[in-house]
Amino acid sequence: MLSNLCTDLADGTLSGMPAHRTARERARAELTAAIKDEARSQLGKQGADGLSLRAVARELGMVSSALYRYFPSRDDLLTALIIDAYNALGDAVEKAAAGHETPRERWRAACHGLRAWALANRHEYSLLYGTPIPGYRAPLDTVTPATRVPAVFIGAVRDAWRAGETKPPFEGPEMSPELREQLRGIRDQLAPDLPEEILARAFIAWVQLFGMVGFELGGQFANTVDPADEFFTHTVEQLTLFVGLG
Amino acid sequence: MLSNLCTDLADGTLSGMPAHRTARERARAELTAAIKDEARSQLGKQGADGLSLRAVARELGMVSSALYRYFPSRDDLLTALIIDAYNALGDAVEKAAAGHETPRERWRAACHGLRAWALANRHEYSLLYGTPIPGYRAPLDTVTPATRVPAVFIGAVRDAWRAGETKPPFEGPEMSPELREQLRGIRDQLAPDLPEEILARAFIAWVQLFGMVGFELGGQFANTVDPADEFFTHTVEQLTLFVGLG
DNA sequence: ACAAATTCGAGAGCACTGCTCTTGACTTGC
DNA sequence: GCAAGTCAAGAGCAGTGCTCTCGAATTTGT
Repeated sequence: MLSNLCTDLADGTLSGMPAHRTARERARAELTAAIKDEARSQLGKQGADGLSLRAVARELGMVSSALYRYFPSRDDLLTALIIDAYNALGDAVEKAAAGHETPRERWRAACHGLRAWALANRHEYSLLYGTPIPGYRAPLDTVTPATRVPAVFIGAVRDAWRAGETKPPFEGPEMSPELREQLRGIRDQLAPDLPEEILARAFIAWVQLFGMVGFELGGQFANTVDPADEFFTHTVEQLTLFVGLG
Repeated sequence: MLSNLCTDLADGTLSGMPAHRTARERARAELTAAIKDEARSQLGKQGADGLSLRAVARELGMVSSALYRYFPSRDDLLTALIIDAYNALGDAVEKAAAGHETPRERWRAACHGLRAWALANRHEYSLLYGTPIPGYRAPLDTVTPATRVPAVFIGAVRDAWRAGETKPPFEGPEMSPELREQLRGIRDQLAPDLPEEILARAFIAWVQLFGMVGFELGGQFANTVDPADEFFTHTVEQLTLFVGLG
């Protein structure tokens, strides 16, 4: 029933208050966390649009209208869950990548870490990368935590490039000037010295990764390469080569 | 209001009845098509779970309960729409591929045709390849039309292989025996002479394609390679090389 | 310490959803 | 022409997100 020690900061003002000063604030923080926990639990069972405010309130023994004092709308609850999910996935991928010496190993580990987290938390993953919920518009608060995951992948490629270990196995097609321009815009922020060719390959690998996980979660591999463990591993190896980390 | 001349066969018995014999059957077929049209229209505006039987009935000037005489449940309506969408996408991809001489050109055209259809019918596309609707289980009627699209892609690769034009640009990693076994199962049905290595590459390209389209539809390219036309074209060229069609 | 201001839970209620059942009118086949 | 089958309509059930009001509890200002 009660857990989740690190989600207090998602509510109230963003000033770093020392602790819960009054009993009211303490109760509010606990209830906010309890609501999110219960919502996360329901999310894991039925998916995003199975999430019912009334059911959450019912399970918590309160009346549905009382819940609106903590989350102004269903979308706000979803936003809180999305931010938590981005951070949880970011933790998982960072943790999977950490401890590996070479960029290549970190890249590999990040791929497998992403898939493992997605399979273990499929509904939360769908919340992040699945079909967008109609009418829901992600607020800006989500973009920062959303950046953590790509940062791990692009970081591995960047480190490999700086170490002079990045050699794509074949020369790709020419890139249009427009595409080069787009890629330069990204590159200047994340890895200023990376060539556009490598960045484009990393981007393709990045998309491939999410295509794989999405297909597996959506059951599109049924009757083909399901279970997909072997195929996923093979694909990761191909991508590692393709990017030039092999 | 009224259109869609080729959807009559989705309702009633599957025997090929010569025409609409009685006035009743004629009216029923027309109303069934009108319901699907209106539902498709609502689907295009609000997405899958924005589809409301009551709203469809309201728009058609009938009462909601009357609609259940044509579709026993909301899921049955969705199933009909899914089958139509699979066929529409199959038509689009087949039409895009047709008329091109070489397998390579057909492959390319199929990729661009798929994306074009997805962008023009994004909610229908999400219905097919997006996050699965919770509680909805696709019946077996959907698997046959779902096969048409992959058939075009695998067919292009198969033809290229038979013509001796398939040369992957680099040697990939070893495949596990389990993966080989899975791939053999698919290969024997679709392209009995295709090597596992090529089939695996085609599968990867296939997944990549849906990853690309899914990312673009989900807005995941925002602030990076959006608009994604150039990046998509470049990715298709890379995939064409990767599979060995270059 | 007491009053004012704020916050909170509970309840009623609105408009909406998918779906079921019954009723009465209509069309079909014999 | 009449029984059988088919249909649209309506009422109703259980559920949803959300709004509003009303006392009670708590925090805050003096």
